Amino acid sequence: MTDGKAPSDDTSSRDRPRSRRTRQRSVIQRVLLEANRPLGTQEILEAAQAKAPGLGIATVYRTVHRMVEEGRLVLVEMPGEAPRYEASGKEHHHHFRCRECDDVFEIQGCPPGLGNLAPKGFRLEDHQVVLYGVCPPCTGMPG
Amino acid sequence: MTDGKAPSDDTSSRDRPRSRRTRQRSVIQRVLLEANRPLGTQEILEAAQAKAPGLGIATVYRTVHRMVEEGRLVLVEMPGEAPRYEASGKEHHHHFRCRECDDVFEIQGCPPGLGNLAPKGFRLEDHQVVLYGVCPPCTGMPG
DNA sequence: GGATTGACGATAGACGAATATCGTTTATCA
DNA sequence: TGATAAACGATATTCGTCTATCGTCAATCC
Repeated sequence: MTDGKAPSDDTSSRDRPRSRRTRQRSVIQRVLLEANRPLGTQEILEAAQAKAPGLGIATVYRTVHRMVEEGRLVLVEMPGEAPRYEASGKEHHHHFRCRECDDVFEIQGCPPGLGNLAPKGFRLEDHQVVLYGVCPPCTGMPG
Repeated sequence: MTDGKAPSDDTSSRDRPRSRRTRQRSVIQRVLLEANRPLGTQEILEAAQAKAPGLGIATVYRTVHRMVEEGRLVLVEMPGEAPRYEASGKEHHHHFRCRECDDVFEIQGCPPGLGNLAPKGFRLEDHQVVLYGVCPPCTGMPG
Protein backbone atom coordinates (compact mmCIF):
# COMPACT_ATOMS: atom_id res chain seq x y z
CA MET A 1 0.00 0.00 0.00
CA THR A 2 1.36 3.36 -0.95
CA ASP A 3 -1.45 5.74 -0.19
CA GLY A 4 -4.62 5.13 1.73
CA LYS A 5 -7.13 7.57 0.44
CA ALA A 6 -10.72 6.43 0.20
CA PRO A 7 -11.44 3.01 1.69
CA SER A 8 -13.28 1.84 -1.39
CA ASP A 9 -13.32 -1.83 -2.27
CA ASP A 10 -15.00 -1.23 -5.59
CA THR A 11 -12.43 -2.53 -8.01
CA SER A 12 -13.86 -0.72 -11.01
CA SER A 13 -13.26 2.68 -9.47
CA ARG A 14 -10.72 2.24 -6.74
CA ASP A 15 -9.48 5.64 -5.75
CA ARG A 16 -8.65 6.95 -9.15
CA PRO A 17 -8.07 10.70 -9.19
CA ARG A 18 -11.15 12.70 -10.02
CA SER A 19 -11.31 12.82 -13.79
CA ARG A 20 -11.40 16.00 -15.79
CA ARG A 21 -13.28 16.80 -18.89
CA THR A 22 -10.74 17.79 -21.51
CA ARG A 23 -11.11 18.55 -25.16
CA GLN A 24 -8.88 15.65 -26.18
CA ARG A 25 -10.76 13.15 -24.10
CA SER A 26 -14.18 14.13 -25.31
CA VAL A 27 -13.07 14.11 -28.91
CA ILE A 28 -11.68 10.59 -28.57
CA GLN A 29 -14.80 9.42 -26.80
CA ARG A 30 -17.02 10.89 -29.47
CA VAL A 31 -14.99 9.32 -32.25
CA LEU A 32 -15.34 5.92 -30.64
CA LEU A 33 -18.95 6.11 -29.59
CA GLU A 34 -20.13 7.53 -32.88
CA ALA A 35 -18.23 5.07 -35.02
CA ASN A 36 -20.44 2.11 -35.84
CA ARG A 37 -17.47 -0.16 -36.14
CA PRO A 38 -14.37 -1.09 -34.11
CA LEU A 39 -11.41 1.25 -34.47
CA GLY A 40 -7.71 0.69 -33.95
CA THR A 41 -5.51 3.09 -32.01
CA GLN A 42 -4.09 4.62 -35.15
CA GLU A 43 -7.54 5.13 -36.64
CA ILE A 44 -8.65 6.73 -33.42
CA LEU A 45 -5.62 9.00 -33.41
CA GLU A 46 -6.21 10.22 -36.95
CA ALA A 47 -9.92 10.74 -36.51
CA ALA A 48 -9.39 12.57 -33.25
CA GLN A 49 -6.63 14.77 -34.60
CA ALA A 50 -9.06 16.10 -37.18
CA LYS A 51 -10.98 17.69 -34.33
CA ALA A 52 -8.15 18.23 -31.90
CA PRO A 53 -4.92 19.02 -33.74
CA GLY A 54 -1.76 18.01 -31.95
CA LEU A 55 -3.43 15.23 -30.01
CA GLY A 56 -0.87 12.53 -29.24
CA ILE A 57 -0.92 8.76 -29.36
CA ALA A 58 -0.32 8.49 -25.62
CA THR A 59 -3.60 10.23 -24.97
CA VAL A 60 -5.35 7.76 -27.22
CA TYR A 61 -4.00 4.84 -25.21
CA ARG A 62 -4.78 6.56 -21.91
CA THR A 63 -8.33 7.31 -22.89
CA VAL A 64 -9.03 3.94 -24.45
CA HIS A 65 -7.78 2.10 -21.37
CA ARG A 66 -9.83 4.29 -19.13
CA MET A 67 -12.96 3.67 -21.16
CA VAL A 68 -12.38 -0.06 -21.15
CA GLU A 69 -11.99 -0.01 -17.39
CA GLU A 70 -15.13 2.04 -17.10
CA GLY A 71 -16.94 -0.53 -19.20
CA ARG A 72 -17.82 1.88 -21.94
CA LEU A 73 -15.57 0.26 -24.52
CA VAL A 74 -14.85 -3.34 -25.39
CA LEU A 75 -11.76 -4.85 -26.91
CA VAL A 76 -12.23 -6.40 -30.35
CA GLU A 77 -9.46 -8.64 -31.56
CA MET A 78 -9.18 -9.95 -35.09
CA PRO A 79 -6.76 -12.78 -35.86
CA GLY A 80 -3.28 -11.51 -36.58
CA GLU A 81 -4.13 -7.86 -36.09
CA ALA A 82 -3.70 -5.13 -33.51
CA PRO A 83 -6.58 -4.54 -31.09
CA ARG A 84 -9.61 -2.51 -32.04
CA TYR A 85 -12.17 -0.97 -29.73
CA GLU A 86 -15.91 -0.51 -30.00
CA ALA A 87 -18.66 0.95 -27.87
CA SER A 88 -20.00 -1.50 -25.33
CA GLY A 89 -23.60 -2.27 -24.54
CA LYS A 90 -24.48 -3.56 -27.96
CA GLU A 91 -26.27 -6.80 -28.56
CA HIS A 92 -24.28 -9.95 -29.16
CA HIS A 93 -22.81 -9.71 -32.61
CA HIS A 94 -19.86 -10.64 -34.78
CA HIS A 95 -17.64 -8.91 -37.30
CA PHE A 96 -16.95 -8.72 -40.99
CA ARG A 97 -13.52 -7.68 -42.19
CA CYS A 98 -13.11 -6.15 -45.63
CA ARG A 99 -10.01 -7.32 -47.41
CA GLU A 100 -9.91 -4.22 -49.55
CA CYS A 101 -10.10 -1.41 -47.02
CA ASP A 102 -9.32 -3.48 -43.90
CA ASP A 103 -12.25 -1.97 -42.07
CA VAL A 104 -14.22 -4.12 -39.66
CA PHE A 105 -18.01 -3.99 -39.56
CA GLU A 106 -20.54 -5.26 -37.10
CA ILE A 107 -22.66 -8.17 -38.23
CA GLN A 108 -25.96 -8.77 -36.50
CA GLY A 109 -26.98 -12.29 -35.79
CA CYS A 110 -25.22 -15.44 -34.82
CA PRO A 111 -25.07 -18.77 -36.65
CA PRO A 112 -27.33 -21.38 -35.03
CA GLY A 113 -25.93 -24.70 -34.00
CA LEU A 114 -22.73 -23.32 -32.58
CA GLY A 115 -23.46 -25.04 -29.30
CA ASN A 116 -23.21 -28.43 -30.99
CA LEU A 117 -19.85 -27.84 -32.61
CA ALA A 118 -17.69 -28.64 -29.62
CA PRO A 119 -17.17 -32.40 -29.24
CA LYS A 120 -18.16 -34.31 -26.14
CA GLY A 121 -15.99 -33.40 -23.19
CA PHE A 122 -15.32 -29.83 -24.24
CA ARG A 123 -17.03 -27.22 -22.12
CA LEU A 124 -18.07 -24.45 -24.49
CA GLU A 125 -18.17 -21.02 -22.87
CA ASP A 126 -17.90 -18.50 -25.65
CA HIS A 127 -17.31 -18.12 -29.34
CA GLN A 128 -16.25 -15.67 -31.98
CA VAL A 129 -17.13 -15.57 -35.66
CA VAL A 130 -15.16 -13.56 -38.18
CA LEU A 131 -16.36 -13.10 -41.74
CA TYR A 132 -13.97 -12.07 -44.48
CA GLY A 133 -14.78 -10.56 -47.83
CA VAL A 134 -15.48 -7.23 -49.45
CA CYS A 135 -17.67 -4.51 -48.02
CA PRO A 136 -20.32 -2.70 -50.08
CA PRO A 137 -18.30 0.45 -50.78
CA CYS A 138 -15.32 -1.61 -51.94
CA THR A 139 -17.40 -3.74 -54.28
CA GLY A 140 -18.42 -0.55 -56.00
CA MET A 141 -21.98 -0.96 -54.84
CA PRO A 142 -23.99 1.88 -53.35
CA GLY A 143 -24.98 0.19 -50.13
CA MET B 1 16.61 -8.09 -61.24
CA THR B 2 19.72 -8.90 -59.26
CA ASP B 3 20.78 -12.34 -60.41
CA GLY B 4 19.57 -14.26 -63.40
CA LYS B 5 20.17 -17.87 -62.61
CA ALA B 6 17.58 -20.35 -63.69
CA PRO B 7 14.77 -18.92 -65.84
CA SER B 8 12.08 -20.53 -63.72
CA ASP B 9 8.73 -18.81 -63.41
CA ASP B 10 7.46 -21.24 -60.82
CA THR B 11 7.01 -19.01 -57.81
CA SER B 12 6.70 -21.84 -55.31
CA SER B 13 10.17 -23.20 -56.01
CA ARG B 14 12.14 -20.47 -57.71
CA ASP B 15 15.79 -21.43 -57.61
CA ARG B 16 16.04 -22.27 -53.97
CA PRO B 17 19.25 -24.12 -53.10
CA ARG B 18 18.89 -27.87 -52.99
CA SER B 19 17.58 -28.68 -49.55
CA ARG B 20 19.29 -31.05 -47.19
CA ARG B 21 17.82 -33.55 -44.84
CA THR B 22 19.06 -32.66 -41.38
CA ARG B 23 18.19 -34.04 -38.01
CA GLN B 24 16.81 -30.70 -36.81
CA ARG B 25 14.58 -30.27 -39.79
CA SER B 26 13.08 -33.73 -39.65
CA VAL B 27 12.45 -33.46 -35.94
CA ILE B 28 10.60 -30.18 -36.38
CA GLN B 29 8.60 -31.57 -39.26
CA ARG B 30 7.66 -34.62 -37.30
CA VAL B 31 6.59 -32.56 -34.30
CA LEU B 32 4.32 -30.48 -36.48
CA LEU B 33 2.88 -33.21 -38.63
CA GLU B 34 2.23 -35.54 -35.74
CA ALA B 35 0.63 -32.92 -33.54
CA ASN B 36 -3.11 -32.97 -34.00
CA ARG B 37 -3.38 -29.32 -33.10
CA PRO B 38 -1.75 -26.02 -34.11
CA LEU B 39 1.54 -25.22 -32.38
CA GLY B 40 3.26 -21.91 -31.72
CA THR B 41 6.95 -21.36 -32.37
CA GLN B 42 7.83 -21.74 -28.71
CA GLU B 43 5.87 -24.96 -28.41
CA ILE B 44 7.59 -26.27 -31.51
CA LEU B 45 10.98 -25.33 -30.10
CA GLU B 46 10.40 -27.13 -26.83
CA ALA B 47 8.95 -30.23 -28.40
CA ALA B 48 11.76 -30.40 -30.94
CA GLN B 49 14.49 -29.84 -28.37
CA ALA B 50 13.32 -32.97 -26.59
CA LYS B 51 14.47 -34.96 -29.59
CA ALA B 52 17.24 -32.70 -30.79
CA PRO B 53 18.97 -30.99 -27.87
CA GLY B 54 20.51 -27.63 -28.64
CA LEU B 55 18.11 -26.90 -31.47
CA GLY B 56 17.69 -23.15 -31.79
CA ILE B 57 14.71 -20.89 -32.35
CA ALA B 58 16.10 -19.63 -35.65
CA THR B 59 15.89 -23.12 -37.06
CA VAL B 60 12.27 -23.33 -35.98
CA TYR B 61 11.42 -20.16 -37.88
CA ARG B 62 13.44 -21.24 -40.89
CA THR B 63 11.78 -24.63 -41.06
CA VAL B 64 8.28 -23.35 -40.43
CA HIS B 65 8.57 -20.73 -43.15
CA ARG B 66 9.92 -23.26 -45.55
CA MET B 67 7.07 -25.66 -44.84
CA VAL B 68 4.49 -22.92 -45.28
CA GLU B 69 6.02 -22.00 -48.63
CA GLU B 70 6.00 -25.65 -49.60
CA GLY B 71 2.34 -25.81 -48.71
CA ARG B 72 2.81 -28.44 -46.05
CA LEU B 73 1.88 -26.14 -43.18
CA VAL B 74 -0.81 -23.54 -42.73
CA LEU B 75 -0.82 -20.48 -40.53
CA VAL B 76 -3.44 -20.49 -37.77
CA GLU B 77 -4.11 -17.18 -36.10
CA MET B 78 -6.17 -16.77 -32.97
CA PRO B 79 -7.35 -13.32 -31.92
CA GLY B 80 -4.73 -11.50 -29.89
CA GLU B 81 -2.19 -14.29 -29.99
CA ALA B 82 1.02 -15.19 -31.76
CA PRO B 83 0.78 -17.37 -34.86
CA ARG B 84 0.41 -21.11 -34.67
CA TYR B 85 0.99 -23.65 -37.41
CA GLU B 86 -0.73 -26.87 -38.34
CA ALA B 87 -0.36 -29.53 -40.99
CA SER B 88 -2.12 -28.63 -44.21
CA GLY B 89 -4.38 -30.82 -46.28
CA LYS B 90 -6.99 -31.30 -43.62
CA GLU B 91 -10.66 -30.82 -44.21
CA HIS B 92 -12.24 -27.46 -43.53
CA HIS B 93 -12.43 -27.06 -39.79
CA HIS B 94 -12.30 -24.58 -36.95
CA HIS B 95 -10.64 -24.33 -33.57
CA PHE B 96 -11.35 -24.54 -29.88
CA ARG B 97 -9.12 -22.72 -27.45
CA CYS B 98 -8.87 -23.91 -23.86
CA ARG B 99 -8.73 -21.08 -21.36
CA GLU B 100 -6.99 -23.25 -18.83
CA CYS B 101 -4.05 -24.67 -20.74
CA ASP B 102 -4.20 -22.29 -23.72
CA ASP B 103 -3.97 -25.17 -26.15
CA VAL B 104 -5.87 -24.98 -29.41
CA PHE B 105 -7.76 -27.98 -30.75
CA GLU B 106 -9.28 -28.77 -34.10
CA ILE B 107 -13.04 -28.84 -34.28
CA GLN B 108 -14.67 -30.74 -37.08
CA GLY B 109 -17.73 -29.28 -38.70
CA CYS B 110 -18.91 -25.85 -39.52
CA PRO B 111 -22.02 -24.04 -38.36
CA PRO B 112 -24.70 -23.91 -41.06
CA GLY B 113 -26.22 -20.65 -42.10
CA LEU B 114 -22.96 -18.76 -42.11
CA GLY B 115 -23.59 -17.72 -45.68
CA ASN B 116 -26.65 -15.78 -44.61
CA LEU B 117 -24.95 -13.80 -41.87
CA ALA B 118 -23.42 -11.11 -44.05
CA PRO B 119 -25.94 -8.38 -44.87
CA LYS B 120 -26.89 -7.46 -48.42
CA GLY B 121 -24.05 -5.80 -50.26
CA PHE B 122 -21.28 -7.64 -48.45
CA ARG B 123 -19.43 -10.19 -50.55
CA LEU B 124 -18.63 -13.06 -48.22
CA GLU B 125 -15.48 -14.95 -49.18
CA ASP B 126 -14.32 -16.74 -46.08
CA HIS B 127 -14.93 -17.14 -42.39
CA GLN B 128 -13.35 -18.27 -39.17
CA VAL B 129 -14.98 -19.63 -36.05
CA VAL B 130 -13.22 -19.74 -32.71
CA LEU B 131 -14.69 -21.55 -29.74
CA TYR B 132 -13.56 -20.79 -26.22
CA GLY B 133 -13.93 -22.90 -23.13
CA VAL B 134 -12.25 -25.73 -21.29
CA CYS B 135 -10.82 -28.84 -22.90
CA PRO B 136 -11.53 -32.34 -21.56
CA PRO B 137 -8.24 -32.79 -19.69
CA CYS B 138 -8.64 -29.44 -17.98
CA THR B 139 -12.19 -30.16 -16.87
CA GLY B 140 -10.81 -33.17 -15.06
CA MET B 141 -12.66 -35.51 -17.38
CA PRO B 142 -11.01 -38.54 -18.92
CA GLY B 143 -11.69 -37.75 -22.53
C1' DG C 1 37.58 -39.31 -48.15
C1' DG C 2 37.50 -34.58 -49.38
C1' DA C 3 35.41 -30.45 -51.34
C1' DT C 4 31.36 -27.81 -51.58
C1' DT C 5 27.96 -25.23 -49.57
C1' DG C 6 23.32 -25.68 -47.21
C1' DA C 7 22.05 -25.63 -42.58
C1' DC C 8 23.08 -24.89 -37.98
C1' DG C 9 23.19 -22.13 -33.17
C1' DA C 10 23.96 -17.86 -31.03
C1' DT C 11 22.83 -13.50 -30.85
C1' DA C 12 22.46 -8.75 -32.40
C1' DG C 13 19.18 -5.95 -34.69
C1' DA C 14 14.72 -4.60 -36.64
C1' DC C 15 10.06 -3.89 -36.00
C1' DG C 16 5.38 -2.46 -34.38
C1' DA C 17 2.77 -1.91 -30.40
C1' DA C 18 2.39 -0.33 -25.94
C1' DT C 19 4.12 1.86 -21.62
C1' DA C 20 6.79 5.05 -18.68
C1' DT C 21 8.71 9.45 -17.93
C1' DC C 22 8.79 14.27 -17.55
C1' DG C 23 8.23 19.11 -18.07
C1' DT C 24 4.20 21.95 -19.49
C1' DT C 25 -0.64 23.02 -19.90
C1' DT C 26 -5.08 23.62 -18.14
C1' DA C 27 -9.57 21.95 -15.79
C1' DT C 28 -11.40 22.50 -11.44
C1' DC C 29 -12.71 24.59 -7.28
C1' DA C 30 -12.09 27.35 -3.08
C1' DT D 1 -8.28 34.58 -9.71
C1' DG D 2 -4.95 31.77 -7.98
C1' DA D 3 -3.51 27.10 -6.17
C1' DT D 4 -3.59 22.35 -7.10
C1' DA D 5 -2.85 18.38 -9.56
C1' DA D 6 -5.04 15.82 -13.58
C1' DA D 7 -4.07 15.50 -18.18
C1' DC D 8 -1.41 16.69 -21.89
C1' DG D 9 2.40 15.95 -25.93
C1' DA D 10 6.83 14.37 -26.92
C1' DT D 11 9.62 10.84 -26.74
C1' DA D 12 12.56 7.33 -24.52
C1' DT D 13 12.00 2.73 -23.05
C1' DT D 14 10.18 -1.71 -22.92
C1' DC D 15 8.28 -5.85 -24.81
C1' DG D 16 7.48 -9.83 -27.72
C1' DT D 17 8.13 -11.48 -32.16
C1' DC D 18 10.74 -12.15 -35.90
C1' DT D 19 14.87 -11.48 -39.09
C1' DA D 20 19.80 -10.91 -40.37
C1' DT D 21 24.41 -12.01 -39.62
C1' DC D 22 28.26 -14.86 -39.09
C1' DG D 23 31.48 -18.37 -37.88
C1' DT D 24 31.03 -23.39 -37.51
C1' DC D 25 29.13 -27.91 -38.63
C1' DA D 26 27.82 -31.52 -41.52
C1' DA D 27 24.78 -33.45 -45.68
C1' DT D 28 25.67 -34.41 -50.20
C1' DC D 29 28.13 -35.64 -54.21
C1' DC D 30 32.12 -36.93 -56.87
